[in-house]
Amino acid sequence: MPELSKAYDPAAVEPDLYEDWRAAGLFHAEPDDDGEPFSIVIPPPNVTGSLHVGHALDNTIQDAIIRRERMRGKNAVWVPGTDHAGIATQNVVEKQLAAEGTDRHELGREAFLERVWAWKETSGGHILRQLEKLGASADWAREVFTFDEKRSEAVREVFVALHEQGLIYRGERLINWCIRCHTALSDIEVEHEDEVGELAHFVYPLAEQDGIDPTSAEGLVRAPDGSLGIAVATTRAETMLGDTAIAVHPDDDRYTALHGAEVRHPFQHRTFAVVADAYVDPEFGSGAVKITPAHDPNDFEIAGRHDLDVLDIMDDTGVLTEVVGERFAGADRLAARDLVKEALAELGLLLRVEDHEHAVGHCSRCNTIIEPRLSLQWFVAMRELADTAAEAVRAGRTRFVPASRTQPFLAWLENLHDWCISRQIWWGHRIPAWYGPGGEIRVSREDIEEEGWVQDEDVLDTWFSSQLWPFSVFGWPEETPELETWFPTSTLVTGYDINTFWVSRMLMISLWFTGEVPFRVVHNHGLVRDEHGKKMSKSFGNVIDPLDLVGTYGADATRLALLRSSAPGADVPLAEEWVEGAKRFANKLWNVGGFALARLDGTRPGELPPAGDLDLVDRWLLSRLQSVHAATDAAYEDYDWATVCRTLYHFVWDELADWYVEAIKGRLAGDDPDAAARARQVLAFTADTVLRLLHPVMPFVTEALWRTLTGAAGGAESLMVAAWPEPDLGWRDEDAERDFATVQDLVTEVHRFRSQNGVAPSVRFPLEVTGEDTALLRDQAGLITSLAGLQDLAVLPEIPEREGMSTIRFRGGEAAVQLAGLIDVDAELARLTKELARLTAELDRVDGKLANESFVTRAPGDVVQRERERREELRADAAALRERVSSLEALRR
RNA sequence: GGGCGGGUAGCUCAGAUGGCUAGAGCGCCUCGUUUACACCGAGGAGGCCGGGGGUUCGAGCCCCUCCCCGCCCACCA
Repeated sequence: MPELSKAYDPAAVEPDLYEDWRAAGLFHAEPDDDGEPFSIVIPPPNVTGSLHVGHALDNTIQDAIIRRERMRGKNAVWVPGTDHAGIATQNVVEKQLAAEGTDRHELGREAFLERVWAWKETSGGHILRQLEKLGASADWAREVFTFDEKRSEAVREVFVALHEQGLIYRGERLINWCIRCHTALSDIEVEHEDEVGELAHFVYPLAEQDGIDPTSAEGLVRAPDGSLGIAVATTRAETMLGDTAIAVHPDDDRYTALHGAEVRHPFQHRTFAVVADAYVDPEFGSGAVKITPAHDPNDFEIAGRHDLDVLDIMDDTGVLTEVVGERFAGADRLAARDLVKEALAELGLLLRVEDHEHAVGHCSRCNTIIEPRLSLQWFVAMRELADTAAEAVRAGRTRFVPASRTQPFLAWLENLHDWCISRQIWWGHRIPAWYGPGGEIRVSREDIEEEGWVQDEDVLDTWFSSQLWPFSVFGWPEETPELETWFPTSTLVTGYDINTFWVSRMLMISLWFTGEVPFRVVHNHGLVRDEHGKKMSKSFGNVIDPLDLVGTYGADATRLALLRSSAPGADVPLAEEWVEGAKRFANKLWNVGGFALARLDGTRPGELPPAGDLDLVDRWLLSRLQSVHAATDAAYEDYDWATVCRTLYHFVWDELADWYVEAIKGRLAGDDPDAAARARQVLAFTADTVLRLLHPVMPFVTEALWRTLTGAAGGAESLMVAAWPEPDLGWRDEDAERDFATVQDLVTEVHRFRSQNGVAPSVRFPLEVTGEDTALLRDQAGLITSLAGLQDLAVLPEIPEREGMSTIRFRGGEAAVQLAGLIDVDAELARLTKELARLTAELDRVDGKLANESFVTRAPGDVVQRERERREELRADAAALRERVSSLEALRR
């Protein structure tokens, strides 16, 4: 018998087992392996990333799924890889360059890219190695990278094809510009935060002041300087330097007389007109809106409708250019905001500045305030793609788990704008467009190396390549056996936070190019938060490092803690103490295993004896095991990790350890070899099943125990590839469950009696018992005696009334104990009096209920019956209590 | 501004189709050296199930209403 150390020590077990699995090739799958294909592709973490709790949860779930499917005999593959993460990675290397006192422009494009690649080779992808510590059974031989050669080929194919289909176009549009990253961003790379800003009201004076009747239009205001004009408001005062119109609502009577009127720009030698456009909300502010076509998306659209001038006032670092005039040129946009207000005030045109709460867009990478800016970029037209994806989701070809994520997802698809895919950075897939000497544009699968042709400088949004992931990892556009076997993939596991960034685009592009959904199921788990539901962040100081957890408590405990908090549709709270609790469970399991292994005497899990030969407690355990097994399977199918964990946890701890193991100790040590052998068979069978069911959640401790239990040699003989058990509902036995519940209840009541009367467990005393089923009690007398720590149990048809005896009621009967010398009579009398009062109150309640005619006539029969039984029980309990009281009083005399 | 989750023990959460005495883990209190485990065992205290109204014999669960919290989406200056 191999020795198991006393307390479970994950560090002594986990690394060796992991290497053993790896060496045996158990992580690897081939397309022609046996079994129905099952595949998961990892949401590729940024190559710059290191493992945080979110990754730990996401990958633990994937690992649990893939391990279970592998055990179920599927040809299961989990493809790992990383994302080149354009801006994020470029930022990392740029920071290094800054520390060296240089920058990428000084280095030049080619040298810079070499530098990034070198960084990637030495420091990148570290996160995948960290996943191994968690026990991730990914097929490491299949590791891919969104920017490797094969994936780049897929990217180019998709770009060129979409361009040929007219779905990719180049155009001058208003885009989100990050002045720090010097690049365009897509809409979803902008994060909106509510901030208290300011709303500055000021007046554009009418160009022609003479002869204007101030009462000719209600919308006319007089500025502090006395001039007549139109009041407007803005949160970004500097943008007035690029205003080219004022818009009012067509039906707003206050302004009807002013349609077409010209106002004068106070700082520039130009005038512009008042236009009527239904976009304007007459209720807001003055009802007149200043229009800055080059720096506001709405204004840009209005400009299109009215053919307005578009005046770009800012360079790509957010500094105002000379077009705004000497006074403001060269100022940063935020500094210019104050300068403009000052200047307006000097001219007597500023009306007032008030606080104003509004949403401000920030760069999701560097948190800099985004500037809407007119720019020539590449776009993907999304409408048709989005409709195709929405249709597939509605048809159920891909389903969300939990289903509540479906509606928001579809709603998002409906309101999609075109996707700006070009980025003004260097690290990424370069746009396959070339510009000829005559200004011609060619988009091409092959590099164009003709004289005079230059390639577009920009690269693609990182998500452009990651959207291809579910098929690019398998070698698309080449028709590989992998693609044939494992695409579409089975389940995508991800937080709901990237449904828009990533899930939507995979769906769209996959349907467009392959006609298939990329995955059958999207399992959206929650986001990991601290124990009070607060987001983990460095500034709150509540970040938990999963690698620390693995180091301190082990991978199994870390996994269990994450999964048991992961209920469908809910975020995942996590505290370090909870991982400690999970570790205790691993230890419990280890110790039950240790107990079993020390006593199984070579018994291997196998056939069970016929039910008729088994003891009550055996049949009870097997019946419970089947229920637990079925419930566990159902919870796995529902991706309900909390229920999987809770079900197995309670079975192992409360039923297997606390009752079954205690119950069979006597048989194992006794002199009936057949009785001992039956207990060993049941124990071995149960342990085997539980270890299999628990393996996806806690792979290490289960594997270690299972090998010892079964004598498996490791390597290919591994729990990792053992068969997933099938429940055998033939073992369900309601009689056994009911009968054993009676035994449990009696034992528990005796424990309670001890505890309440200060009778130590070591004090043995004789007990007389009677009940509805005396045969059962007689049959289980030995077991009851040992579990309750009795001296002796006498099963009687009826308990004779004697002085000094106290009654213990339990479900199914009553027991009597001689109190003399056993307990403190006065304390017990006081307690019983209180108890009796409580019982009487409860009895009154039930009596009242049964006296209610409506209840008796309208409630279902079984409910009424139950209340009647309850009343009888309460009456009997009260009678027993009174008996005890009089016994005690007799004792005191 | 629009959607979606939530509010049950000190904390974090379970509580199918309304129906036994509302549960668990952690924390707290008492007791315990029962030969797998003190990373343990036994017992216990602690709940106007967010407020109000309604339906019903009966509501944590269904309906209405209000309050509070969290998240996502959004081009009102």
